[in-house]
Amino acid sequence: MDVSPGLRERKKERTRLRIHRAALRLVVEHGLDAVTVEEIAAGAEVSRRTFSNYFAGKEDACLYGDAAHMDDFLATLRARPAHESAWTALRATARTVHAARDLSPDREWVQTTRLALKHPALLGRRLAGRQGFLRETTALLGGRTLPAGMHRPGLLASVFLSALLHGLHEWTEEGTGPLDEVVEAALDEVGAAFTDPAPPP
Amino acid sequence: MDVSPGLRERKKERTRLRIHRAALRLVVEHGLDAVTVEEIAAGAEVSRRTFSNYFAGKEDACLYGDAAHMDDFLATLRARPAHESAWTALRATARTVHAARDLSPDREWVQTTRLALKHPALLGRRLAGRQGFLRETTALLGGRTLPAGMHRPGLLASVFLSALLHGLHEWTEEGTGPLDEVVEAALDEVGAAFTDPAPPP
DNA sequence: CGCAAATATGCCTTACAGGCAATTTTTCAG
DNA sequence: CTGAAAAATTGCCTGTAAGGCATATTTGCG
Repeated sequence: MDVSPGLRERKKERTRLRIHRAALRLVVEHGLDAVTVEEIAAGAEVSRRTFSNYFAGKEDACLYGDAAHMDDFLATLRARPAHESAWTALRATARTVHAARDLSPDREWVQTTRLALKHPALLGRRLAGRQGFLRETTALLGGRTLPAGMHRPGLLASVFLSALLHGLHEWTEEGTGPLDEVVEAALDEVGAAFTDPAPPP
Repeated sequence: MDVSPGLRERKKERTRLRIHRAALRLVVEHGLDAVTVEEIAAGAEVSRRTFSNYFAGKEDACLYGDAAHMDDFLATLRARPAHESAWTALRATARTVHAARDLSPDREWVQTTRLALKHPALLGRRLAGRQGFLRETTALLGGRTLPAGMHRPGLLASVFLSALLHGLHEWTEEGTGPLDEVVEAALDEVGAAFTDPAPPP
């Protein structure tokens, strides 16, 4: 018997994922407003009431994958060598997570993003969720060196995140080339101003 | 009789404001979840149904002031001289709007921010609303020169906005010194990296 | 096996968004 | 000034949602 995450926990997680997938599938197909919570519950083969035990609403159910994505990011960032500067660590983390994700069936991230850009309700939840992520990230930046002239780790995290999201959105809307490249380009464009040694004179 | 914005429109606007104020007052006092739409409507002396004619929910009612704030910003930005660089124009607009607002009874902006940081539902709506703002801002940046190495006006707008919000949040949470100064400091900290490519005179 | 804890489900109440139609208010032309 | 058109307010109503509470079911463990 697995005791690592607890056998019970694993079943819970599987259920959560089933609900999430059902939600995503139905909403992608019919639109957010044309799908009821009952339908999602049915699609996941749980009762309406059980749905509410797992998620506060269909929006949260749809965006669960995004939360996992952010957790990945935080775990990876936590593992970066302590001597790296703040920006370098963030940058490297993004690269690592993207590389790992783009191979796996993570077309989902794009799906979710497209949905979020289409449905304000989703976008809102998504962005609200990133606030907590921002806090965590800021905390993990403690002790790392900041770019010249920077004193606020939270500000750096904030700028980093907004660049990341800009890349994601730009690609989702215009679909030019591979996703990675657009995101990386956006990060580099901002990063040029934040490289560690000193910004170009 | 005023015909400037139309007499009818002005009454509508007054009603909208009354609802907004009632919502804000009640939510600040009792918390978002402890206030029903009916109570807000009663507080504004309109019917429950009329509330729905003006706002899609209590969150929107609370955040109406924020929308006005963003409109102010856009109007001011639109009026900046065309020869200014993108960052300079943004920076100047922020200064102007803050100066104009801080004298007026705009304690409300802070109230709203505090509320938003307390209630995820509010934060979400607020952030979703800023997405449209971002688009407009990006459009207004067209034709202006960007910092060296920058090609994406939308990226610049995004970074600018995130710095602005970071300042606002930092101040709201830690309350160190005057609001203006914290926001300006955050903007300057990022701006140092984005000063115009123009050679010094 | 058999009990205790965690989980799933059903029922129920409150709340909310928005369609529709009737009613009142505002505007404007004659 | 007056009456009709336009717009706004309101009430009624329906479908949907969130979550408390109690019960049944499943799971973990001695």
